[in-house]
Amino acid sequence: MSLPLGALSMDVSELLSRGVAEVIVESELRTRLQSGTPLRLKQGFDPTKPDMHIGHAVGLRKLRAFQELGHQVVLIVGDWTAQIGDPSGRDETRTRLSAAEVRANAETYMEQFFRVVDRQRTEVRWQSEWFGQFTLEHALDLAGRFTLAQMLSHETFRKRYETGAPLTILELMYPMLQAYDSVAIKADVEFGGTDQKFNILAGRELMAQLGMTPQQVFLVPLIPGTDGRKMSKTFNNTVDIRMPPAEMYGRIMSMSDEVLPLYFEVLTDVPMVEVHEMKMAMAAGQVNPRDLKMRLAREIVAQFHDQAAAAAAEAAFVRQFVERELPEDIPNFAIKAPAGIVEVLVAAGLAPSKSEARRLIDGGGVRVDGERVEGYTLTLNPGANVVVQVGRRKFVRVV
RNA sequence: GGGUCGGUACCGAAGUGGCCAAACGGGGCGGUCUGUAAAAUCGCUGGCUUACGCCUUCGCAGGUUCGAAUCCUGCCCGGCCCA
Repeated sequence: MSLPLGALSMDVSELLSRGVAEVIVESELRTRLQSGTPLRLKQGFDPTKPDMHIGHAVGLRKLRAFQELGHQVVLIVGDWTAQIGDPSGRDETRTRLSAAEVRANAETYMEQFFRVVDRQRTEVRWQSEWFGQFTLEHALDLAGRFTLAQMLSHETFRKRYETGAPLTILELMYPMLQAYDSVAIKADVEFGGTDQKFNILAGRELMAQLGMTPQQVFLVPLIPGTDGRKMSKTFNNTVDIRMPPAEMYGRIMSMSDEVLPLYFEVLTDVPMVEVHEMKMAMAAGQVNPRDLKMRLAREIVAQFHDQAAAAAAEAAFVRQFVERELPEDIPNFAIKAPAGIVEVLVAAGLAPSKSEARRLIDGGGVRVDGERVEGYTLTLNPGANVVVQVGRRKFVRVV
């Protein structure tokens, strides 16, 4: 019994196109996939900032898909490159980390990584296995294989150089080390976000120089955050893999309508035909984007938690934001003596300072049992059992 | 090593002796609206004070002055040019 050829090639097509930014060289990778030999898929990470968001999951889902076709993931812990910090897309030099921090971060990272990727089909390698043995001679040899012009063809480096921002030689070493990793583990394909193109290509370059078959480059798109800008911790527009279900659900609901179809494409298995239908329906105003967003939120929460958690998160969302009722879990805040509303807001963590608390009251953002608070004179008594609310999302029950 | 330019609040960026808690933009937060924690729109955005007001902040440390983010000296950090 043989597989229908049509179905198989469809699979590969989708594998190489859906949620993919660029494959270099696509025809070669296609051939190697069809050869039936298991490929070594390199994915590196620097244990610097271990919090992963769903943007990272786009690539992890791809790794998983390859694994399901029988390929082997090689996860590289960049314990050396972490000391430099990836300069890609960076305007400034990063601060360096201690060995202990690196170890702890690596743990945290892997805990998240293996929520998507199959641990059984993953080989974990630390850079120190090879860089720990490196001598100055090796380092000089490596440095001698790349030119300054090559490095400055990288937009990040060039921009920093041209605008006069600081740029250290150490940072120029980063792509070289990453390239050498590919040599060390004999990578067939290296995965990364589009911001990794330069670094991964450096690996191709180096492998070719050393007479090896150059690795294929598999780039996944960097997805926009909930506000449409680049997803990044600094913009606070991420949906983190470790977020509890309700928060994850809420963050997805808060995203801009325009990014919906893309999220469906890269983060769910909803058939592409359906995704296109959604796009059309939205453009034609035939569907409330909110409903699509709810479906997306359910799909994603279920992926990182489970169906039940997703359903519960949805129910809580509907209750709080659609029906505008109080959320179910309102933390209690006990006071021992009568206290003014301003003090309570600060003590309960609803406002960072008394000045801010007063501003919130002035702006009409503070409610006690649903009644808007006017002025700063309101006093709450112990055992009052009232709900103090700031904005639509922060609640505390004062007891 | 020499010359020169620069370091301002969460970020970017004005301000170059008093009118500066410091323009403007972004972000954040809040209000309104809304079928969404979308969009739109309005407001707020150092701390303490019911309030008058007071206190701390413009790389760091001193100094000049009635008064300094603004002037002077030293130091630290970065860019560029020259070597």
